[in-house]
Amino acid sequence: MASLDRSLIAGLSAFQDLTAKELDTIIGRARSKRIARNAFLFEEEQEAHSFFLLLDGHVRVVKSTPDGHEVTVRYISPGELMGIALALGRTTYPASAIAVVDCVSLAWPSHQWPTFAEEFPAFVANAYKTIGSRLQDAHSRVIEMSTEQVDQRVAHALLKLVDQTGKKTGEGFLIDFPLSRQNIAEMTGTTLHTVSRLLSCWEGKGLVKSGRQKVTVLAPHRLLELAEGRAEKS
Amino acid sequence: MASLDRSLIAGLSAFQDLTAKELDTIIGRARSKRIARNAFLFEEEQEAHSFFLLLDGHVRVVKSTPDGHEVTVRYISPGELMGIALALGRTTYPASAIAVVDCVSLAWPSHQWPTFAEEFPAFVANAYKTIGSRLQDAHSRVIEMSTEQVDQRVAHALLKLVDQTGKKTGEGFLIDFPLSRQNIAEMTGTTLHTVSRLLSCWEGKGLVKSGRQKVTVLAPHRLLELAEGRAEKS
DNA sequence: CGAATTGTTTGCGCCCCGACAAACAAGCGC
DNA sequence: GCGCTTGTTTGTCGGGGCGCAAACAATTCG
Repeated sequence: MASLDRSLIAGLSAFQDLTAKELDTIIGRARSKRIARNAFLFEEEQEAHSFFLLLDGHVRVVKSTPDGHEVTVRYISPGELMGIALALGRTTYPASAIAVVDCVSLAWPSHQWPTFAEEFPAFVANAYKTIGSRLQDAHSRVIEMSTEQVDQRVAHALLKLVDQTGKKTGEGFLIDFPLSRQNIAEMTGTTLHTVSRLLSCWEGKGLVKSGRQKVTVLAPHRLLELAEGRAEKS
Repeated sequence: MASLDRSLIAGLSAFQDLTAKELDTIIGRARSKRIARNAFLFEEEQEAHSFFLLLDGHVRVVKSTPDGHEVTVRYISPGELMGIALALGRTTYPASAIAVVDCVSLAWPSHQWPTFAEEFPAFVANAYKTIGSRLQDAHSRVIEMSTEQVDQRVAHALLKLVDQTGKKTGEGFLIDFPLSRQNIAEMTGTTLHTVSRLLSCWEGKGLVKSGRQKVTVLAPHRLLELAEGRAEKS
């Protein structure tokens, strides 16, 4: 395997405030890994052997309920940390991570976490900042689920994805990984049927354009109005 | 004001692994404060001037939506930290905290947080453990909201409160602070009307007993069956 | 002690949205 | 190319639960 270069991780928020030398050390201890589409990076309840940084691709994080429902917790984009269960004081992963496209990630053995904490306090500080912002995300989700209708939640979810990974095209903003109606349903607590109906309706109004596992948002502003309940019910 | 004694905080999980001397130092920098019922400890979006430890009473943490809905994020019991916004890298409080009964709390000025981090690494480590467990709570909430019916969510909410602050009485487990139908509705994303109907129904079946701002769970086991969807629909 | 405030109960109607079902379309492997 | 799998669309039906409204009960306060 070609040796890894610190340029891979320099500039990422997870490695803010670290010196070049520290970056070299950190990346020297990483293994790089390719993950095929639809493969698991790690699974819920498994021993948390490693923590990860996504270099390329997109990862879906899901939790399963005893009765077979799957709920998508979040999508991970390149540059984000994953599987930092141990920072939460856990020894097992709280959720599963699935590659939605072919991915590349870095992985460090979990037993290095305490060492990292001593040697690179800035790194763990950043990791905690990540956890903090995910806590806030989770609270927003709870509030959305508590107070909004399905159409608003779906609109919010699409806008979030556009923000995170939207790719400007001639027509609008393409969410540039395979995203099915079922996936959207699992993000918003509804069924694929309802999502399908909503997208069809919105396509009719020129808000979005969607195909098989593909969604393009044409009019983010109007979708935002809808998400915030400021839209006319026509 | 009488000086504070470390016995107030020794033994709390937030101060695990700290020496008696460290506890003395920490408590020496705290202000103690009484908060009257229904008063705010802090408010959403305000400058986060202090962080708190609840010594006595119960606190409700709520977030408000632009359109006037209130969502209860969690109830705080004695011994828990509150308002640790800065640990999340925030400078303002993400939510409001209201005393549901007369309360006593300790408060430290936020600007001492960095000092604490240096002097008492065990303390911040514990604080992060708290945040981690709240992240998991929040994710459970999201999953409940996504997959469960209203009756299951209300059942879960009651059971959680019983776990947290249930007081064994002759009949069952009393949630020992004022808790209205509206409060329960704000925890579970429904309306006070629906909660009222549910409690009436459950009272008829002998599962709970409830009065004005008062709920006693008589049969936790049967309520748990209901919460997990294993109950007969009679 | 009466009036005002706050919390609870209950009825009714409607609508969002989930359940079920069936047909269709697109990609994938052989 | 042909079947098989996977994803999407659309219809119908029914019910859970919310909005609205009104009456009632418990507390508080003057």
